[in-house]
Amino acid sequence: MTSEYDPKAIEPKWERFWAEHKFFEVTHQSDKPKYYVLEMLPYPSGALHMGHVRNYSIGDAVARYRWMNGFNVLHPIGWDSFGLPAENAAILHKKHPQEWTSANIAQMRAQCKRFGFSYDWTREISSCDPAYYRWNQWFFLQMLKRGLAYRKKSRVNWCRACQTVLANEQVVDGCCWRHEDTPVEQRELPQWFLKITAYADELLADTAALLRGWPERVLTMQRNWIGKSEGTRLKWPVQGTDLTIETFTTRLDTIYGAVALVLAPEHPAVEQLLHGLPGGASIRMGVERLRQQTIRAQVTGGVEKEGLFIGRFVLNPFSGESLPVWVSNFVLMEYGTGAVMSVPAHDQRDFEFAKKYRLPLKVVIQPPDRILSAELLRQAYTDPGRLVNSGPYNGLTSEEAIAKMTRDAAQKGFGEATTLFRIKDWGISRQRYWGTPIPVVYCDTCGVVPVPENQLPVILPAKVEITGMGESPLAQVPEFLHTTCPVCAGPARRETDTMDTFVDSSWYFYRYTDPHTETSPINPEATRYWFPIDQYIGGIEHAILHLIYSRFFTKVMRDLGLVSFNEPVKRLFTQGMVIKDGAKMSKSKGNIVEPDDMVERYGADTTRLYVLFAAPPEKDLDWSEAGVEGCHRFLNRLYRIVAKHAESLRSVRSIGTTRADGNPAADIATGVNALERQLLRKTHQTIRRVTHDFETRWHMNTAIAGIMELVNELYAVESSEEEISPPVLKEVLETTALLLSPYAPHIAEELWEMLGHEPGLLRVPWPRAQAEYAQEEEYEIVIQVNGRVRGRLTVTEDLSEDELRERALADTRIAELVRPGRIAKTVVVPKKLINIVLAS
RNA sequence: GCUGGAGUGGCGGAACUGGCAGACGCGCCGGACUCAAAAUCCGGUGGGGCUUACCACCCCGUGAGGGUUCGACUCCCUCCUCCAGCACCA
Repeated sequence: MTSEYDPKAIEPKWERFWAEHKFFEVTHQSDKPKYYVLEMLPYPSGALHMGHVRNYSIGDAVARYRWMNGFNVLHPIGWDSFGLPAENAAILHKKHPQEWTSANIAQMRAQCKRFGFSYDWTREISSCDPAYYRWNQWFFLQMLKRGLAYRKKSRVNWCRACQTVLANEQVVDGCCWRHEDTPVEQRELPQWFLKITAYADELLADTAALLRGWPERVLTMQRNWIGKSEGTRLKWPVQGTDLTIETFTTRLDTIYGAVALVLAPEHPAVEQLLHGLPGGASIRMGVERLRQQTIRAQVTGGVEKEGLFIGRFVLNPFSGESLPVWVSNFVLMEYGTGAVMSVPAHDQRDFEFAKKYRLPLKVVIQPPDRILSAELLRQAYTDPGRLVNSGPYNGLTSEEAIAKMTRDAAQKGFGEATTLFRIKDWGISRQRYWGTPIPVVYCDTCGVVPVPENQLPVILPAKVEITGMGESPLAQVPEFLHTTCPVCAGPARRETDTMDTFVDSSWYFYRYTDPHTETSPINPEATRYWFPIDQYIGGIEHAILHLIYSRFFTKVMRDLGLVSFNEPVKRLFTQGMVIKDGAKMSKSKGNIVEPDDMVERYGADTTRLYVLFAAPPEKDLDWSEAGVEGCHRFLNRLYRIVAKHAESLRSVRSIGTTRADGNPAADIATGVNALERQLLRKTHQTIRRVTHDFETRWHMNTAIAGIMELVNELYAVESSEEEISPPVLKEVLETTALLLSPYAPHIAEELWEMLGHEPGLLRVPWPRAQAEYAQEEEYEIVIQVNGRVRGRLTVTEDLSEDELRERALADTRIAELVRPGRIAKTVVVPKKLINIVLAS
């Protein structure tokens, strides 16, 4: 044993120890309460970055804390190993994606082990493993059987840089989520979709009902994303034709104020409406121009509202009034029916449109507190009110009118109540190689034929040329492409698209409960034991995509009879980003701090401690090298003081006040002196503080600050020249090691051993704070006069208000300020302060 | 524009339920140790004033302004700034 802290020697030693003793391996056959803590599946991009380290350090602290509190802890890790970067790397380095991916996984696995994260490595999974992705295919087939997977030709988002289709969720500000400067284009392609909309209502409802342990902001984002709105679908007959146009509105009460019907430029009815109309050709050109604008607007966001009248009229089904039909770039084909009624007096967009094109304004809703007139309106009145100028509905409130008018419309057959969602079905087809093959074949005779389950997995062929251009590389592999039809045995072609990798990560956490099951995607018994996930930890960037897809998958699995609950994740924690020099760490900004460098220079414990200490985990963390050194100094300081006493304390038995099964007879009043009492008090207070933090809000920065205070106290005692009895000193030192162990496990294990204990802290019970020891013996009472601090008072017990006032007035300064008889009242906060309020 | 979050020393941050603003760490200043330096240990460190005096005492101070309260970083109102998400959703 040296007296200098040497993480390079200590850390690998304990990592070997943990591995040799299978410390992190668990089974579901256990009498202990279970705890499933999960960090988000990483993409094996090459090496861990600080965001990973932060994520895993938080999760590891929680896992270790639960272990020490007697839980059977499932803490797994794996790899989200399909995806585009592997193909790009393949093109760049002329290396097979598999090779590149495997090398990255090997490196990142070694890094995780070097950080001492408590993963059960026997459960490691990798989504590019056929043993894993066969179940993606299996899920797809189940969904296909139930109509939850379907194929349709659709306008899709296409990224020129990725050469593939993007889900709506992958479009950020009109650009690709990966290529922020590449505008997304629209193309028509046949695509496979998963019917997430079938669960839209339930996904929405459960955000309120079942996700109490989720951050409010994530729930809000999901609710907005699902975007439910209840309204009415209406049919408008087109004059002079037998066509009708459908609109959707949430404000049926305003329909007597409609002055026009406005269509999206892409609306399929436009062509029919123009048919045989004089001047149709020039209108057609105008519409085409608007259509181009709409596409551009989706890319750049926001253009001026523009429109044109296309020479047709519709009849308002309620009033029978004839209204002009317009086409405008502000109406979206993707939402609702692609057509809206325009009510300028009561909708701001319609108001602006009407002002520009001099359409009339008709006020049909009056607010409770004033009278609106069309001439004086400066903006639309969009709140509810009472109906006017609305025929038989005059006098009704908006709410009453919507109900009654919807009923009437349904009765007369020109409308019905409709619930609309913003969320779209999930397009999962990708024209890429490195993903799960979609298990269907196309037969000229039989059409689209699912691959039979007993032929799974459809293996991704190893030999393939990846150019990054054109259609899926799989189409260039004849051995893969050409197959026989499972139904008629005739020649058939395989689907050459692969699945969105978000499919892989939608259910991976089930696989961890038994990754070796071969007959089913999940082991029901193990799933029953481990689920739900008690704590999920990851970045806010997955608030919508991954977390909503995962919830969808669980609901599908429930309906397949695989699980018996509705939501997979009980509590979710979203960590902040790691920032340096004011920006997120990234290669392009050149502000990356490599975890390996930090381990090399300071050790894993210092790095872990720093990422937890520098900021509360949910907030962004500003990287500071000086801060890392501070943490390193702290560990050194702790190591030194333990090393100094270790030899003499090895065979000493600690006083036992922190052990639940310890020595309760240790007498605080007589057995220990004042200094020892003070030290024990700080120790118990620190246990209480750290424990409370783990149980509530995870502000690990302050918990660690508490441990630092305890160590500072030890040093203060050290320099006081007074003797601390060995059993007390030992208890304080070993408690410090235990409290630190979730954050900095290697050094904690080393200190524990130096103090003469059997190693293996995960098996040591978490220390227990006892109120009698944590209790302060005296209190400093703040004396305020009119709310300002004017003095202090030290008391040893809870005094009554009168006694306290008397003691306060005994202070000469206070007596000076407080003339007799001027006291209006006194306010007392027990054990804290007294405020003497003077009459003015 | 809407929704959510934030704004506190030179810096990261603390103050949990309305009760001493600035814990802990960094940085800085001073001292000890040393031939010297590093490391380490000890002390100081929001701003201003008063004072022979860092014994004390007084004033100001948590983005700005107002309010509630004996008392406000904390609650309420108005506004400003920053971050994130959504954004012509009918």
